[in-house]
Amino acid sequence: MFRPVAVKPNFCAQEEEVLQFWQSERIFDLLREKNEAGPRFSFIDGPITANNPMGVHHAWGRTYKDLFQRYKSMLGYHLRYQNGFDCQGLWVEVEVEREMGFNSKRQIEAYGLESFSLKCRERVIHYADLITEQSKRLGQWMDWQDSYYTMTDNNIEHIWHFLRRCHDRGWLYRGHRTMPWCIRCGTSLSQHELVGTDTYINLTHTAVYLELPVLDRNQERFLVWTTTPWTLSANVALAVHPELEYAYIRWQGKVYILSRLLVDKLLPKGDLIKTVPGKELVGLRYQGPFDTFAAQQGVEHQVIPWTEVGEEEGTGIVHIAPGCGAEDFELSKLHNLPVLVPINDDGDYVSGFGFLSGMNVRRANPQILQDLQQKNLLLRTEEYTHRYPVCWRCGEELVFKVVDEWFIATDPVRPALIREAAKVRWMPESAGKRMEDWLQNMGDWCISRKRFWGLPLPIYLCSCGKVTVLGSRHELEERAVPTPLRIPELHRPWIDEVRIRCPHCGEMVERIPEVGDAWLDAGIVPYSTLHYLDNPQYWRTWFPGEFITEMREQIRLWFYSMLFMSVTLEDRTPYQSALVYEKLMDVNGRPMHRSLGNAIWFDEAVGRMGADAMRWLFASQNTETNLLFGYGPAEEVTRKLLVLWNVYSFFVTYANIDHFDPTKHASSNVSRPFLDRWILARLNSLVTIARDRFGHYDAATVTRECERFIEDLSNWWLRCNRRRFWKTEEDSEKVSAYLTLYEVLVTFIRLVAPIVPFLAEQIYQNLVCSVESDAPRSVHLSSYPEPLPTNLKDSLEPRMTLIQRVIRLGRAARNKASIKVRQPITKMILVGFTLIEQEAIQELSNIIKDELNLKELVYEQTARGLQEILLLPNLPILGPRFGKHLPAIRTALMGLSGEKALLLLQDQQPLSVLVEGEEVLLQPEEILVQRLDQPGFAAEAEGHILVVLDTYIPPELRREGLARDLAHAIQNLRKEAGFKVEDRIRTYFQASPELTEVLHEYSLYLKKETLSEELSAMNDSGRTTQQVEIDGIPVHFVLEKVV
RNA sequence: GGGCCUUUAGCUCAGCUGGUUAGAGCGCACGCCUGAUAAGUGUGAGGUCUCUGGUUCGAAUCCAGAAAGGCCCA
Repeated sequence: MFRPVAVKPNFCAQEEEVLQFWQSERIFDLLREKNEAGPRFSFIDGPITANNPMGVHHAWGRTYKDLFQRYKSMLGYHLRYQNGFDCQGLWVEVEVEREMGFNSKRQIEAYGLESFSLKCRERVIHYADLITEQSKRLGQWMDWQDSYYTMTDNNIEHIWHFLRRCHDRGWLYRGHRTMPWCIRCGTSLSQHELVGTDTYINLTHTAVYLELPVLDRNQERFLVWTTTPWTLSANVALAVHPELEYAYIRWQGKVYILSRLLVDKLLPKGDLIKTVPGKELVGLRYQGPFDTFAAQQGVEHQVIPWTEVGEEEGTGIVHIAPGCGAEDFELSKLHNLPVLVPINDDGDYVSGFGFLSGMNVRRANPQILQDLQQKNLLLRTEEYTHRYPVCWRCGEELVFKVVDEWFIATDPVRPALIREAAKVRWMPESAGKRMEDWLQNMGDWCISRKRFWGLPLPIYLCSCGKVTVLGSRHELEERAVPTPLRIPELHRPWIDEVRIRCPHCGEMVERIPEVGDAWLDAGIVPYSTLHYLDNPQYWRTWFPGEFITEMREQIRLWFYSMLFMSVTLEDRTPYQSALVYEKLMDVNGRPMHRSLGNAIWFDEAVGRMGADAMRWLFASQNTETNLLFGYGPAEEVTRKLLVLWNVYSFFVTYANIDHFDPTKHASSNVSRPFLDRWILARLNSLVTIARDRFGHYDAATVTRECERFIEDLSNWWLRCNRRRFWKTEEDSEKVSAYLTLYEVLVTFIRLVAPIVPFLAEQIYQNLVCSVESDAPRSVHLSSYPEPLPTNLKDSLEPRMTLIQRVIRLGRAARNKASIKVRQPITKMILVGFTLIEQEAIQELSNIIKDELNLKELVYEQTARGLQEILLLPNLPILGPRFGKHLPAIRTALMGLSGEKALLLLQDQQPLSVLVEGEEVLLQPEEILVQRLDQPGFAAEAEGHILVVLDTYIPPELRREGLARDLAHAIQNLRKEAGFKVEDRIRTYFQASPELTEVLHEYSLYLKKETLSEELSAMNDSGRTTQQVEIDGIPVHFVLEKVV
């Protein structure tokens, strides 16, 4: 006996039960033991940031990871199952700051680095544990005891090894870069922090027009515009567009130079002297706004070309301060300009800036304007509103600031990176192109961050100028002064206390305070987690990874950093296949965002839709397009899974009634009817497809094919075969039905087990484990279905497709003639079928007759007499050709035999017609063919196939149809009356003569169908009756339950 | 400015190496079934396959160009 199956399953509750089962039976452990000796499959897990609860977008990638690992494990592969957590970096710090109510680096320092680091670690551990639990709920099987954490000394040491290698090759250097900076928080922001929704707001600033005298040219002045007067103190150049026209304008005794197009707006009353292209201004020198400042000494202010200069605002001449702007800084590298950084971390002017020194930049504007006024450099000011970035923590306006950072030069490795990236199998291929584009264009890798909780860079910069990079903890211990080294972990602040002696000059040197870019942490994973340094043999066994998968942005992040580090260390790619998927959006295609209120949390989602439905949704998604995630789409998935469930539930219900035991029948001894052989052939094709597509990491195709199969199984095979399960005698037909359905279900759930591990397990336990004591304890311990050798001559699938097509056309014809399926029909005529097709159908014509409720199926070669073919002139073409003779053409066409003409036209032959005594040739495109059903027939065509329904219903068939209608009506009344399916009743009626006749004629049938012990005319006319209409004719019934 | 991708029915998307009258799900309209039943299911309407050229006997599909949108880099 199988366990009875809930008609309305609670998938979520069932999944929890399965989780319990897996845990208590140690199924995952058993799986690992089983495959221990199998071939290896090396999957490398991209670390998930252990900083917040898991989002549904994480669940997408984790579904792939689990799905393909489960598939491989069912093929017998031995896997590592190591999950990873990304533990360090700015985002952890930001969250901890938020948690603590801090909003600046200074508050962290006041709080104490040690406590702060411990808080960060605490947060990471907390969320790693939470994500672990959530992942388990998703059904992800990993060795959760052995997850890797990027904050471990092991990981750090491997990165140190890498950095040392870079340093030895001379790739490591100190350089500058501009950072968005918040002077209130005293901290830089990463580019990623500028992406959010509220980082740019409309702000009004005082914009100034200032005039800077051209050196050695009396009276000539550049007209310059800026919205950030505080940066003028660091001005070193002016930029013009080399191709734009600039005007010399005389006004009030001076000559102003500005963009030609802006003259009317800025100096409408001036006189135009001449215009020159911008390139003629390049190289001119001018007097800077604050030349007297000590910091400005030696700066030669000059005009440089820049094609980004616009004419929409300002003056067409742009003030350049490389220490205060990202673009300015880039230009300084191009034109070798000095970089002046006027303010410190808190926004106070540093020394060397005259009256500004010591003043905070927020209060400097009035003094700056006053000073410019006094020097006669200020033309005018205006209030200017624009989009300006602000700090997302505190709302303070951001400034751009040049800071010192550490870099790895990429040019030396670039060719090898491109070469190795080309060896990777990228899915989709465009991911590989993206990677190549990135590798061609990327700049040097900035690896330092001015933060606290992160990889400590093992860089020691001596005052003598020499740089020492330590390559291991061992080296640190050897060099540490004083020894021995006593620190709990390789993190700040502990590691900062360690000093070494400079190997060149002997001075004591401190570690630089910077920590590392978090992509170093993740990029080293193919080395650190595979024990490259401490167990080289193990590393060689599992390196390189065969498969990785992450979302697309990881191409230039994780995929890149792994490639970079691996090429540096071993000159080869660390992964062979990379599956890239797109972004997860809400159902309307908008990004999910906490502030938009459209975010869906994993816990909520999994609780409402269940893990299987979620996994199916992810697995069916085309990886190349964004996924629109929501409960609506999940509901659709659930309905599909429910169809499978219903088939399963149907099987269990009847198998239990009939005490069917699949182990009692040898599969090979059963003779199977066509439909059974067909569904098994379908299943076999599906197995072949699934193996092929899963093998190519293409889950979407497998999922789609599975949906088609469920459809065929439920809506075709089962619907056509239900009677075989109901009937009481146990013959070979019935045994074959049970056995076939059983085999199909058991194979199918093994096939979909990687996608829906819970549902598959649930069904497997009931269908397999309850009858086979020596079967594997879990569906996930069974092997993946294998295709059987197929008999191609059988061509079961094309034959069935043809039959399905005929039935579809027949239904359409019925619909067109408004004859419901309940009404039997004399015959349907199949026109134009080849002999092969006729043969293919012949054996199965009963299926067609049953489905369409036909008495007879006949074949005809032509549609003569069944369909009228009308030939009409194609007016837009024939109109110009024949003009007023057109009516004659029309008449001539009407006179032709449609059948014959059609054959000619189908062969693209011209048609000869006699018009007013002359023969005229009409080309096929000049004629329109219209098909009309003959009265008494309803036809539907598709391709060369035509089915024609004979719509004449003889009286005896009409009575049969009415009988079915009556049965239907009585069944409905039974239901309305609340009778049980097995209740016996007495039925009394009062009907028209025609219906009364039918009621008598089909009395036996009706009694049987409706479980009526009595069916007779009412003699007591006073009773309350229920009226129904049969084909528009009223009839009254009284139903009584037999007690 | 460079690169990648997308554009097919009201919505979400399939359409492999070019080949009958371009498909599915959802939604909509009208039905069917009532022994899987607060489920299931049929038919239909709806598309100049973004546009313009080209290659070809034949193009949603290949090539070139354009437009719109998205992402990455600068």
